[in-house]
Amino acid sequence: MKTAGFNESDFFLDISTTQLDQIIRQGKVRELKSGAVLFHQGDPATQSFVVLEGRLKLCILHELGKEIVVRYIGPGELAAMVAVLEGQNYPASAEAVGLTRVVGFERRTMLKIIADHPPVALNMIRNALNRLEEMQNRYLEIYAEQVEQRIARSLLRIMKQAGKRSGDEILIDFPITRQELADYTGTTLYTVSRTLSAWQKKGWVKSKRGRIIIANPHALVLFTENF
Amino acid sequence: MKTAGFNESDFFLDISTTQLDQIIRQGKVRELKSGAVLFHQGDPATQSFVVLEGRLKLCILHELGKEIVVRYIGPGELAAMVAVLEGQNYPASAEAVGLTRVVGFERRTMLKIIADHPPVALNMIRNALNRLEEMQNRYLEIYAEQVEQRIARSLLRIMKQAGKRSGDEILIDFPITRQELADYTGTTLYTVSRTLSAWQKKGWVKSKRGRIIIANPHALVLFTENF
DNA sequence: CGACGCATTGACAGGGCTCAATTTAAGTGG
DNA sequence: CCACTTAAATTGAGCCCTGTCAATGCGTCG
Repeated sequence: MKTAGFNESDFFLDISTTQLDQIIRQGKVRELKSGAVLFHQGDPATQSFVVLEGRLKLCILHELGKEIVVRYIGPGELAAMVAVLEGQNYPASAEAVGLTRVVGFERRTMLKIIADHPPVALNMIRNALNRLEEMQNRYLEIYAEQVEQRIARSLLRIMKQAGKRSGDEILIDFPITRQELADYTGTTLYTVSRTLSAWQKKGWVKSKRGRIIIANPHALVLFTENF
Repeated sequence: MKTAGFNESDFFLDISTTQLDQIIRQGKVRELKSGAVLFHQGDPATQSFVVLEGRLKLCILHELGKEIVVRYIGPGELAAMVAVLEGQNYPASAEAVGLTRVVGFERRTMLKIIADHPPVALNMIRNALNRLEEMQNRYLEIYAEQVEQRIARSLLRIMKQAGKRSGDEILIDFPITRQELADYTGTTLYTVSRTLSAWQKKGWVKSKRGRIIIANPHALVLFTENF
């Protein structure tokens, strides 16, 4: 495992490779099959997790039915920061998207890591603040913008987190259904379907079942800014 | 200034009164008139602030017009945590609601405070996570619930942050207009007005210009859960 | 008292959710 | 390899919530 490729919300930012090995050795590595649930919303938060490979989907539920996807957590990112605090519950559920490897750390291990590695606490604050800012923006968007604009933004956001270039096109490299994109955007699968169909006709996206390719990212960006 | 009355998102949690004095002396106290803007969204974040008296309103703007109220910051709470991180901008604007006194801390002062007082870093993480969770829930609500339900929730949330009992009734003890409540809820001032009128007829609330009294909190709670 | 900002109320239209019916694609097992 | 099953996606029709716009009323302050 390398530090290369991690992004600004990385748990291991400013941590050397050897320190990193030390840290990981303090936790317990687990492998999850696609769809496996790592923890449930509302359960007492005992462990934090860092994703090594694959991807976690964080969701929260509303009484009866509706759910939203809060975020996808990729390699190097931390899930369930709450576990460092005593007596809290997980505010969201985490489910593996595709085969996923994670390291789990107990609360006291996390506290020890924070104490041993000063940058880690700052990383956690930075990370929490980034997510807070992102949620605030999504909140503003869901209020101020039309659905189609928000779907475009969602696609771009997911693309940034999990996009894979191939030529001019960008493939979202994990299976994502209309329903999930709807849950992430705050709309219904019907509207997402209609919208993607329209964009497909314009040549902006291509989609097979469960796979989405963004054929013209530029057009999408323009669409979010403009009109 | 006393520690009493502060809540769980308090910056000074687990800090003794004498330590607290030491900390405050490291910052610069400022007094703001009602409506004064402490910092603007997008400006480079140089200082964090703790509210001593009064209240700050945190807003973010969408291109042209629409704005949302992210949160009200009361005594003992921290605003602009981002300032501890290098090279970030304020993600929101802060405006004083009523006469407000704050202490401002430069980045390096904040870093020193964190280093000198270990609980502070954890408090900041706790605080950021609480706000993140709150935003996530608001995001879910704006998607899943009808406006009236959300208005009820907003009132209850604001009541929790700034409510003042008098008998069975609860007064929100700072001036809040229909427009602001709408910005906080993610709706329009018209809908808020209509809704409050209806509730006034039912005896759930009383409202004078700029003041809101919740006459029957219980009914509102039932309304948010049930319906 | 005049003027300005806040609040109320009505009429109207439209975005997008809901529901129902099909079509398409992907597995599965014989 | 094909029939069968099941999940995902598409598409159409209708309607309701709530945002928009306009007109009016009311409180407060200079």
